[in-house]
Amino acid sequence: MATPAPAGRRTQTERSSEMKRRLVDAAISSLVDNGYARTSAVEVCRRAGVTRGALNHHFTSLAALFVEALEQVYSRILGDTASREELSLEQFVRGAWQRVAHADFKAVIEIWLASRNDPHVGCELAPAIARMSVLFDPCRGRPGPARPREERELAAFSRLIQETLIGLALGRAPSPGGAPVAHEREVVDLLAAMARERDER
Amino acid sequence: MATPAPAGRRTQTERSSEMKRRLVDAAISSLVDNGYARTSAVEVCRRAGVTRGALNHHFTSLAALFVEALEQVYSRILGDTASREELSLEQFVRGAWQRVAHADFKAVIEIWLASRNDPHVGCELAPAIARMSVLFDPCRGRPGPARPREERELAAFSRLIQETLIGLALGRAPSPGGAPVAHEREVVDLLAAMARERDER
DNA sequence: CCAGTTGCATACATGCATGACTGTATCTAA
DNA sequence: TTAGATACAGTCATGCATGTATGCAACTGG
Repeated sequence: MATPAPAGRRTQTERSSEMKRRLVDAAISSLVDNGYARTSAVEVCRRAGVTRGALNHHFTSLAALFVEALEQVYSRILGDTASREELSLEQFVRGAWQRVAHADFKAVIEIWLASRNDPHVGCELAPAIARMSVLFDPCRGRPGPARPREERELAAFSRLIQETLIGLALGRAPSPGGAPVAHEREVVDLLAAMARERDER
Repeated sequence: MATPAPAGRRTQTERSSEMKRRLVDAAISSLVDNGYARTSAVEVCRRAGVTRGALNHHFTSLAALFVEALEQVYSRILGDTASREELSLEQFVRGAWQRVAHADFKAVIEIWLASRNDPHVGCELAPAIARMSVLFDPCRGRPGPARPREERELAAFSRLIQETLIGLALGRAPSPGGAPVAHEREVVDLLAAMARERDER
């Protein structure tokens, strides 16, 4: 804690955190490129340029690494857009689409999908996956409507937005980084138009 | 071809077709119960009550079995609803939701998702997967609108319906056979209401 | 400077899925 | 009835992913 690492010599803490960072980054990129099924421990370590000993030392299992990878992805995605508050439903649609269209969002999708069928993995990852909902929360920084009837209708519409965007995200998952294609724009525009109608009421 | 199989003795064609049927059924049920990743050749054969020799004899690969399984699922799902023509957009929404909520639809989803990340499997299954779109074709038995502007808007709305239903289907995939839950009904009702608005225009 | 801890690489043992092959029972056609 | 084709069972060899154990190198506190 005293010596400031004289050129070539690094603190244990530095070595640890950088290795963890490399492993997390490798996990995310493999999830995005290869999907969950082809993201093995060896593949992650190959991308990180280390051996499985490193991963084994820092994480008790692949699932533990995925948990940190998810948190990292959340902060990356939210970091891009979370600063400005979304006041209207339309802005929420646009914002949520931006988050969903983010390249790294495929990592979330992959883990989510995989966890549904593997109860063991799903159990371990459930809390981290549940935090996915923060990407779809229409009430961030916005007070809810007063009357309960409107609230129910709003909830249904929010659900609809969420399901639609997830559908779009799946369609775009094969090429995560790509620019929005025509039909994606059309659907998002239509959804945004519907949101605007509700905003104006 | 002459002897009518005297009790206990079956023709080769009968043996073949029944074995194939058993394997296809086993594949579908494993896809629905276990998902793609845990649907191995041994698992399918275990469910079918045969050895891998049988599968190996009738299908060149697991992918070939999946192709037949997909066709079977399509006909099962369409068989339930294809008889009556959908004339309105609202009816299409209801019909498509019925198809998507079908328990066996999870088999389609699983294979579709798996094929996105595995180019090898995806290549082999691509034609069979592409036929999934017949479940989402709003124009079955219905002539398209005349004016191009409406047509584009209709296309976008159809896309939106499709993406939304896929999103819902994913959410329901963990328990494929279950009755529709509350939020599913709400979203579908909302979608149907939107469709009705367009129908009345 | 040096014990002791931490970080990481390497090697080994194991389990599971697959492809290919072989053997045997069942059916078909002449 | 019988030769040959078809249907299926069973075995072997292989590849890949994982968990565990061991050993060396880097860092730490005294």
